[in-house]
Amino acid sequence: MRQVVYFPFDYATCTPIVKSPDLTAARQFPTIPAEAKHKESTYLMNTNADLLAGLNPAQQQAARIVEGPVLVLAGPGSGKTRLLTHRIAYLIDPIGVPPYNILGVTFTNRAAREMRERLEDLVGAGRTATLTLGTFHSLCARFLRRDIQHLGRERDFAIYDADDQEQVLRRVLRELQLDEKKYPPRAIKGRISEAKNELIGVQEFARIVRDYFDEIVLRCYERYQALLRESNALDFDDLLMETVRLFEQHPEVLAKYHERYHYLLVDEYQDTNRAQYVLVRQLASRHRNLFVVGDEDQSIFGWRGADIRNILQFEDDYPDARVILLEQNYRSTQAILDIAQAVIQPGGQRKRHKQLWTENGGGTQVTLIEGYDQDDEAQRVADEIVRLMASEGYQQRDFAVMYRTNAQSRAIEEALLSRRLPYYIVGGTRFYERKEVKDVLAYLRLLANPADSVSLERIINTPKRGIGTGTVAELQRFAGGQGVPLFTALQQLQAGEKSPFTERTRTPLLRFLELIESLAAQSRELPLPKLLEALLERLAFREYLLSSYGPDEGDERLGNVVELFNVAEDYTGLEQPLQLPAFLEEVALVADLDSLNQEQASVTCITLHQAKGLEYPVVFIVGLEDGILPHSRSRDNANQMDEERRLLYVGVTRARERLYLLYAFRRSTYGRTTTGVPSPFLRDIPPHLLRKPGGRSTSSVAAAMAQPGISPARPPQGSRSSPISTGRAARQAAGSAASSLRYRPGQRVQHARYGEGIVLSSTPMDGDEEVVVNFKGEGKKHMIASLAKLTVLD
DNA sequence: TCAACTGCTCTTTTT
DNA sequence: GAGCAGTTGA
Repeated sequence: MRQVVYFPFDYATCTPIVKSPDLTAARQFPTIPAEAKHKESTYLMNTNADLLAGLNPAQQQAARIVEGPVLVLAGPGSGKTRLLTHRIAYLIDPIGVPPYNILGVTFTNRAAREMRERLEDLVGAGRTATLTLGTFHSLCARFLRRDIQHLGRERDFAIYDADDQEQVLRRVLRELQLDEKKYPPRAIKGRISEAKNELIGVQEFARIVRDYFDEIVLRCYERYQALLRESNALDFDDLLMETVRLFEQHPEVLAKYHERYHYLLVDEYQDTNRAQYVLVRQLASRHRNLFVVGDEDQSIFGWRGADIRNILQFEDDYPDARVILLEQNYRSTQAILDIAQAVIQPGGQRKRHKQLWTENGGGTQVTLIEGYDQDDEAQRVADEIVRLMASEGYQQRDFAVMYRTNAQSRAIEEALLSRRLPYYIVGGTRFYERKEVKDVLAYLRLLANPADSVSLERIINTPKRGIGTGTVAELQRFAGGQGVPLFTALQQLQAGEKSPFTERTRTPLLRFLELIESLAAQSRELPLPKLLEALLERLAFREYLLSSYGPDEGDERLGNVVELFNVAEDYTGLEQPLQLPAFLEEVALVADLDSLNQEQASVTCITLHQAKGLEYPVVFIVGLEDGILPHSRSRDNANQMDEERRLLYVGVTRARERLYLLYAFRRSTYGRTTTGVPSPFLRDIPPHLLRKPGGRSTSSVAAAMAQPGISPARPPQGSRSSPISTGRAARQAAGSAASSLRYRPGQRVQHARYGEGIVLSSTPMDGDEEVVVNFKGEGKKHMIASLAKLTVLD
């Protein structure tokens, strides 16, 4: 009987799709009883004890404030999300805010999802109203879908991600005859993005040009915007900037949202940038029921425009704001909080020094470990996980390994694999960024929006159909000359207009056009999964992948594409014409597939940035070296150094019970090996707060490997082959010990994907080994020993 | 046009 | 060490 509103929206009517049999009940929800509102204008006395029962007095006080601006400054682990969730429940329930009147903004889609789930549990049957919950970007996309025509644009715009943006900029550079080497598209993109985050459009940018590079950027920016418009596309930053513009230029549109949303809640307010700040101001301007929660000590997104002043100056912007401090920490032990304080204390830019405290007791001392190199460091982590599981009863899901850069995950992965610990990597090479996935999506995007020239260019010769780079360049000139999208140019070609193409190049172009047109016709009729199926069939995509990448990799890539079906299935509940656009929007804005791939019983590997807002019983932070954390690019900028410090603080405060800090004596970053210097942040921690494992206190394996402490570590002795798996041992041996083969014909082996098989042959190859295995039901596979994760069964 | 080859750069962090 | 743009030869 519960009623909960999920994404996606129905774009035509802009109403949420309620996955519940009974929408009427939600719609007829009572409005705020007038007398209740006037009796007590800010606090409502008749609280529902159940709804606020889980909160402490300070949280309860915050949750109950019904009107006016509220700033909650909350330390880590103080129950921010909990507070937000209970407050929403409270607004919905005892006060009886009617449907559609609450707008909650979170920082990630994951946070929104989690909050929705918690709300489901919290609010009982028949009492649930609807609310809108999402990230700034997803909300803006929704607003724009509805009203962007006021800005003279089409509704079915595409959303361009970083990759697409760079493609557009490449084309711009080519057109302007600028050297890509001298003006890297990334850098230009960064500058444009920076400007957009501060709501600086092309016109305004012209006025703030500060150097020669900006001059170039200005020229690119102008052309870039024109191309986006021609392609009927918006980039991420446009979503925010255009929404602000829409509200500014069309107060009647904004008024509509004022009507709809009486209560605005923003999580992680310290991470808002200028555009988001203005957006919040616009949306809250009428009712002023703005409730923001944040922690300046956890501001870690300055590099993408987050402006810490938004939170520091909240009271200036809203002089009547109530400010509530949440300092009690419910998450961590005192031992962990001591470390957190030590790390954050020396940082600058802090207005209020929150004093974290907990009733959780002392807890286990935080451990500092030096590994010999990144592999040893990772192995220590894996060993410790195994030890804690055996001796302390932890489960795999209790552990998280956190690092500064995604690249560091690799060593961790290998170590976990060698211990047969299931893990999952958050982010990393994102699913939607894989080439084969992007290719398929490009087709779908083109079907939804034929003006999308970036997508067209991406797939015009994928799979190969005889349209080379020369022809594509010619097509671009042809289209560019008339200022039309590539697709339109193709149509003109078909209509027989005179063009620079020879018969030989013209034929494949027209065949491509016919392909797209016939698929487009199907896209208007078929439900999404069927469309996907037809598309793959028509392209012979399976055969294409298998022939381009071989049976192993081809199969894996095909698996990724098949994964898309799972996502597509979710949209079959929508009316047919909405399925494709809704799907594409989710793909663009919900960058992760966590919910799909996350295995419950797995160790989590995650960047420090992504870890914000999460918590784990046991946390390992690896790579605490100067140049990694803090990152070398931040070294000469005090603000950035502060941000790195806060990043570590965020990581430390994710831990509930146990925390491990690790660094490596040497580390190789793409080829070159360098000696690691422990992070300067470690020096800020009083030594007595840290335990350095000696002798028996760590796992026997780790203890045998290297001496603890700061003394120069010794390289691991010999190969550390575990009886469980040969994967890692194989790789180690490949580097050091020579030649003797690790697999013999007749051996039974296990592979993650193919299952069980018999080794047919094994031959040495470049210090590695090529193994041929016959898998049951899968047949013969050739694999490279160090890459194929093979486990010997007997 | 395309496959094979070579030499170069690249890594923060995310919606 | 990898992925990619640019070059070469078929």
